[in-house]
Amino acid sequence: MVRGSGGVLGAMANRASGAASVTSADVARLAGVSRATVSFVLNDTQGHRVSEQTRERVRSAARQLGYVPNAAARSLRAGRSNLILMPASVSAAGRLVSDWVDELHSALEQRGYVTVLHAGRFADPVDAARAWAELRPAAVLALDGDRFTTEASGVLKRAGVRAQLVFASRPIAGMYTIAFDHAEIGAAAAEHLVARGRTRIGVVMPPERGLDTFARPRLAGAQRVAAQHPVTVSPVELAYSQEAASGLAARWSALGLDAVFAFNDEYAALLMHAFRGAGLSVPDDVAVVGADDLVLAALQQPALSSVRLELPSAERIAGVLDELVVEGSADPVAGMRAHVVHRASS
Amino acid sequence: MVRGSGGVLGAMANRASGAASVTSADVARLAGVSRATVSFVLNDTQGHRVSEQTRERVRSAARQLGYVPNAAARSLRAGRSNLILMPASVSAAGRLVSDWVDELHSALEQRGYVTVLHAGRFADPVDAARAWAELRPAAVLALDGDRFTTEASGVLKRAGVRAQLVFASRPIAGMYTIAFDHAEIGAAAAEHLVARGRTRIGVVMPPERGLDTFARPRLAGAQRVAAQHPVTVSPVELAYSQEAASGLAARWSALGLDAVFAFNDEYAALLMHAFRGAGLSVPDDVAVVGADDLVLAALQQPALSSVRLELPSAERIAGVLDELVVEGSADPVAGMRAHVVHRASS
DNA sequence: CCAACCCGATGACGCGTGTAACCTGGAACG
DNA sequence: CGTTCCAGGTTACACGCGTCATCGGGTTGG
Repeated sequence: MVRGSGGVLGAMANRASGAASVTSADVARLAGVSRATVSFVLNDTQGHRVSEQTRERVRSAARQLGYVPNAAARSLRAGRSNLILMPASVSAAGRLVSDWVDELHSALEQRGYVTVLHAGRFADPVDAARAWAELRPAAVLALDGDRFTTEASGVLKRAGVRAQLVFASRPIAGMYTIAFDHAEIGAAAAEHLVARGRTRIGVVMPPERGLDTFARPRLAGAQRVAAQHPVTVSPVELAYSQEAASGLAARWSALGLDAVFAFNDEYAALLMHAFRGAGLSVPDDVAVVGADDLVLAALQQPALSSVRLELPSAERIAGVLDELVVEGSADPVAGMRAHVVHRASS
Repeated sequence: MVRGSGGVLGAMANRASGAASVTSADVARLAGVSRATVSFVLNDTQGHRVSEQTRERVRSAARQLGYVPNAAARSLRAGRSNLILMPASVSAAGRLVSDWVDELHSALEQRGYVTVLHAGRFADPVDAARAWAELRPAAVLALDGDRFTTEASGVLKRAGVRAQLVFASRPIAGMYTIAFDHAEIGAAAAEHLVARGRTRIGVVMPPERGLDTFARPRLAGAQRVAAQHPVTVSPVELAYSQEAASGLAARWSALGLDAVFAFNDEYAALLMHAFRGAGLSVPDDVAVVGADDLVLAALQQPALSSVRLELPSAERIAGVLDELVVEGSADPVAGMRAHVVHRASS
């Protein structure tokens, strides 16, 4: 039962013959004034007198032609852009973060910035920085700041990028850094499991592209906690598919683990389902902890314990970014906090 | 148990005194050649002889200064940009679509384009088009094309945007349209439920910002099917929270429905959990169908039937986009298909 | 010995803006 | 009447880049 014609609605040439862009010179010509006057009127430039009658002629001409200023030319002339670049993959970070990013977009828009996501895949951070630098953004805001280097920062700075704000586990020279240590997430999960009496903890490591940036420090955080207690922490690879999950569940008992931190809630849900299929009981045979505390977590059976992240408010971050761009520096901001929401799975 | 210092790692002024951007003139000066030569070397311009020795001097100077070309100046001069703009909210569309978007990013990058996501919130499509037009992208690609108008398209065209590709349920004048009718999703779900013998179908309508664009046509598609059979279809509001879900489940029997199309898999999972809490049996008391066919769907108990979307390959779309930009027109492309993956919940 | 040619490199222009500096005609003022 | 002043404009320039037209000078050909 396949619905949808799969058909084609329309394919048409949409390039007019002389489809050149409308410029302010066109507006000036139509309004019968100079280009400078057009600029003064449309930008409401202070300190320049233009009669109301002329203003209206200009505005009407602009409307009639559908004039929109060229951001490239404007930034070129101004020497700075109002672009804020967020290098980020859309989906990798999970729903919690994407919602936060949406909020940030709105907050920055209100301050006159145009936020832009760019999800290039670069092995070398310096290559990445070069690609971003070409756009000459006013600021760069990176969520996975731990992939950054001082050299990459230098590339951006030399390209005239005025502010660099990264979320990272350690300060990076030349960048305004906000504490966002994924190790804390792993540590919170591990501490919780230790407090619940578990001693042999597995930590899920997803092999999916881009996730190791988050997974490795989470493992390290758990290991740091393990070093202070008589418990073991070991990495366990798990791809996001049912086959991988049931495979892992089948050989679970051989691993000799009594708890698992499952990277995030989605992997946790996947794994709990596989455990059930393999006849393992949660939390009796194995305790499970997720992360992100999505709605999904509370829906699991048993309900899933999860590490909840408290991100700084998007509004606050937008303010900092603005201050960095305008003044060159900004007050410190409290970073991320992580704590476990305890439910039946652990 | 709160982990994370919430502390501050570093806040520093990162603006050097004369932090102007490095230009090709700087490179020329250092290499002891003209700016034209720098351009020829760095762009490998054909038809111009430059001695290998000079080439190396230029490249070395560029490397030493950390020179990165200014994309704005380049597009200004070239009269066209290599920017492809995707107006899209990051999270709204769900994981299936975000993964697809990531693929598309890569495919376009290989063709030399820089893809950029812009998630502005505009009530008026013409305002939105104006904001996008300022960036003078080579192309605009919109997933929720049904919000578009011919007038908005005109704004973009007058700004010199060479290609406009939208996914929409109906052709839009001036745009290359690919069939992506959310009505087909609702219709597929409804047909499936009718075939399974259900007669009183509810359709979940999420009140969340931005989702009504998808929800309304899905409802309409279901209603279209209902008109051809002795069944009823009625909208049911459900916010994405446990409270809303259990509230709905509590008054479910009063609604007199024997099936529900739950907008997508996440809403379906939420609702199934609430049904269970209210003592309702799935599928005996009520059949449930989701959409997107995420991994999540198969994990539900009972396993969730789901409408699977087959999107055109990202690679193919990238090809079409390139052709539209370069040639002004492109061959038609088959649109989205939808079919139900049947599992235990229906 | 001059013309023809090619190699290697440069000067100058314009893309679309914003703005500092300048211009003009009329009114106010001494 | 000469000067000053102001409202209401305009002219000219620079931002960083790609590229067309040009040029000096060495080699080759007639």
